Amino acid sequence: MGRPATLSRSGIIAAAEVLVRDHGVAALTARRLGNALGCDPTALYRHFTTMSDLEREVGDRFLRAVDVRALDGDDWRTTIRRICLKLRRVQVRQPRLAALVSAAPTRLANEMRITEALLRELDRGGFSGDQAATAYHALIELTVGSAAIDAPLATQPADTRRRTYSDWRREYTELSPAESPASVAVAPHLYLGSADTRFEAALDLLLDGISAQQRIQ
Amino acid sequence: MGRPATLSRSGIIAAAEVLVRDHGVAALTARRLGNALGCDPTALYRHFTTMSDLEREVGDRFLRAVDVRALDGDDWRTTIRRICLKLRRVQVRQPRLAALVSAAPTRLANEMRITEALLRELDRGGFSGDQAATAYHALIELTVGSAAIDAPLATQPADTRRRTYSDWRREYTELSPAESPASVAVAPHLYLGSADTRFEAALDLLLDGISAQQRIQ
DNA sequence: GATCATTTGTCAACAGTGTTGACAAATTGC
DNA sequence: GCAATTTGTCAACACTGTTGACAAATGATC
Repeated sequence: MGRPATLSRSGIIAAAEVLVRDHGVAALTARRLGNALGCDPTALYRHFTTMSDLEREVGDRFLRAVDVRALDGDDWRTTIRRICLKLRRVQVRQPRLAALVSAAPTRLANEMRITEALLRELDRGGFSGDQAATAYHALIELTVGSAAIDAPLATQPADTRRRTYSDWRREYTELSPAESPASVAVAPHLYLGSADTRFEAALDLLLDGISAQQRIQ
Repeated sequence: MGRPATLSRSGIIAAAEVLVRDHGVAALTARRLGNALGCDPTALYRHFTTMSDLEREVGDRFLRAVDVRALDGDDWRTTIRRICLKLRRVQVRQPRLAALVSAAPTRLANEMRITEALLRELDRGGFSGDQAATAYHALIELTVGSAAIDAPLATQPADTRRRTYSDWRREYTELSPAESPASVAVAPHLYLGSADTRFEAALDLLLDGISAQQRIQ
């Protein structure tokens, strides 16, 4: 009963998703979203208690794109690697949204789906419940955490990004060799390639560590 | 020449540090800081071009607390471990500030100091420049990234935190065993202990992976 | 010593944010 | 028909960062 609703939770989330996709997450404000929906901004508060409630839901919505199926012939490590890379790719595209999602697990549908897949693969790898939980936490912290770090720069165009990285590298090169010998020595290797390749390398190191547990028992 | 300055960059930063320490990072606004300094909020813009400039500087200020010296007899791995744990501890205490610092390297004094120490230890461990850079990136992404994730909850009192974790664990336990078998099976091991111990375990796994590189050449 | 440029702080104002509380419209149950 | 309930609208509050005009206070120059 009551006045018939013209708005709905899912409709609002869908509109919010479009807004974020087209104009970035900074555009996700009550007034802009109300405008897009043709309703008063405060009408949103009838369906979400607070704006970050809505953001949480939109954040999970973006995780739909993460395909967690294991491909034929792929072992646990290959599959986990692919899921983490994909998860990162999605998170990195939505800077501040990623920060919001990562602030606390949303424990909404898509996040649960990804968790299940990761734990499934760890089980397939023969890890104990305890080992699997530890490995899962480590993978999530690295993947989501590094996405939160890299997201801001990821919104910039590719050449701006490259220039930024080479600027940083140069800064380390030009440090005083007396005070910062190690930085100066390693500088040519810092911030080479893309943030994605650096994450890939980090993920491989972590997976090496996790694999080693497998044999230890 | 010109009108004599009653404010200074360092004085403003110091006041901002106190403000953040006493009332949390949310209190770091132009008006509140101006109030604390007994000046007009817009006077700050004579010393910082923008508020996030100021935040960047305050963020680096907090990193002073990270002691990077190697203790006698400690090998590279032990020292790196201690630095990362300490870095995390500082970052976690300042939720949103950590997010700001991690958004882009501040490349200010204290951050450079920590970088130098990590690279120094990796050199001591016999890693090549390329290996050291990769390991450094991985360590920073895990440490700073996971701090950004865990920071929001870290501000809550300990028993609230414990309750939150056990709530999450229960949520995974109560999933449908048909749809989410792996989650249900591993649930009793999820979110056990503190976020700090989970990070420690993740760091150890990563360090295992990094150590393995040492022997590969 | 007066004048001038320059620096620095003050003030009012703008455009934006989330959110609340009173009010009106539109439905269902009695 | 009346009451209860839901839902959207509207005005308003308390904030936010930031800008541009203005005034005060200095050192340098004529």
